Amino acid sequence: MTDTTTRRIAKDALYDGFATIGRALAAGRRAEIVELLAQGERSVEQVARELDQSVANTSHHLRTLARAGLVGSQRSGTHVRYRLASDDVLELWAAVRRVAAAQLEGFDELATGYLGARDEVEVVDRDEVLDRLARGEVLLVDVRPVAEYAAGHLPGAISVPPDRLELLDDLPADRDVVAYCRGPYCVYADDAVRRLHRLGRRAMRLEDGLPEWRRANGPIAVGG
Amino acid sequence: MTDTTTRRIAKDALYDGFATIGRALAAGRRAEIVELLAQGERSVEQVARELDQSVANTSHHLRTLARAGLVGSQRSGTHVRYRLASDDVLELWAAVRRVAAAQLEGFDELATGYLGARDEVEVVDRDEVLDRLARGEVLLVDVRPVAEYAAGHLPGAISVPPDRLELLDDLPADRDVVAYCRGPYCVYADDAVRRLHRLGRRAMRLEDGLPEWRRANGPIAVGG
DNA sequence: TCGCTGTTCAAACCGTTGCTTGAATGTCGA
DNA sequence: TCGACATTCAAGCAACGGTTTGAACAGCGA
Repeated sequence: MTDTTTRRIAKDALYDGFATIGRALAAGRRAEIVELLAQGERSVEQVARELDQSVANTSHHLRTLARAGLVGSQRSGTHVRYRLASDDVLELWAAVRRVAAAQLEGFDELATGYLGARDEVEVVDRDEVLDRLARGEVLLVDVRPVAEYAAGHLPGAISVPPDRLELLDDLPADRDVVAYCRGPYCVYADDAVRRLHRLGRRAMRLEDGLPEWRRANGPIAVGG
Repeated sequence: MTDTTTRRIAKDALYDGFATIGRALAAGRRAEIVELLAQGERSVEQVARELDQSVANTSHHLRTLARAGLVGSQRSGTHVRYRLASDDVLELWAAVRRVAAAQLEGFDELATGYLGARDEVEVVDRDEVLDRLARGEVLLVDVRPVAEYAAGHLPGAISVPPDRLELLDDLPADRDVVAYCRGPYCVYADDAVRRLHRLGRRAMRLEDGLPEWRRANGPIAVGG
């Protein structure tokens, strides 16, 4: 065998290695898992419930992700807690989302199908929110399950869990509302903003979710 | 059908969309194509030759990448020139490499298999090279095919194509040598550094390749 | 128009993978 | 030690995807 063919084989093997990272993200259910674990660690059963998948299948997917090095796990008593392996994975996932949003044919239809028409939902970015918060112009609303709120939220944010959106109706009416949730493709904040609009209030969503906020070293408050 | 199931379906569809980006990178040959196109545009035939693949198969892969929005194409006479769709794709690819290098089990063996033992090859980063260049301490060597050198290279770099490494033997001996090529997983620079070592010279490789350098807004010279 | 070249298409083969089902493993509390 | 519960394993099916082969389809130059 010539030297160039052995190099060829080694090169193919190396790039097959890179490809296992791609393959790990090549299934929709696994993509959902990554997005979910970006929120914090979960047990297999928690993941399965949130994805509407069988526990066996979920475990299988988690193993695939673990083999590719994207997630790690840790036994804690009878449960096994899974989490993203590192912040690199978070950035990889953000890069995937960015490319999909910018380049993927038909992506807008998919996003609208899940999130609803988004042109009616005003978006504000990190800096603007910090700015207007400091001036006391806005009310921050965290639209995620209480457990996630407790694990960390934006300072001053009020918890309005997605299954209790009626709490929005009693919010003090003196300020505009900025809602945020898990990330740019999380429905909760959109639902909240639309409900507030129907009440005749001014409301918008934060561009980022909590993981992006944390990743950008935004201030975080913990607890109840 | 209940409202939550329609949402479930729409969510799955959205994440299947994200997954098509992952699927595009889920084959080793396509990963090689992305890395190659990061160097600049190529025709199908050029890509096929560099990958040692049939033209038909290469065309097939390029179509897959195009469907996912990662590459674009443009007819120019009898050729079709393919290129990466945007800088987002470059960053996505960089994120994949980073995760693989940091997290993927067995990656080091794969890398060593292709590139050889790397602990003997000293690495310098962008800032240090700029620094030492400014002080006239180093000789820069561009170890890529002449066409790529002509399309853009680091200012002051001498072209030493990978198939003419013997040119290294006549380099002025008054300075250390820094070699670079296509990227962190490109063999050319390593080959050059090893050859210089055998000549008893001090040599190292630049951490980045030209695409990363350009992406970081490093200075570029054209022609020559 | 014809032939040449670069590119794409279509079909077929075969290995891989996502999901389901049912059983096995492992850990904790009684 | 036993039973309950969370997780993993194994087998099987249907669908998908990478590669090969051979043919079809442009543009271009004569």
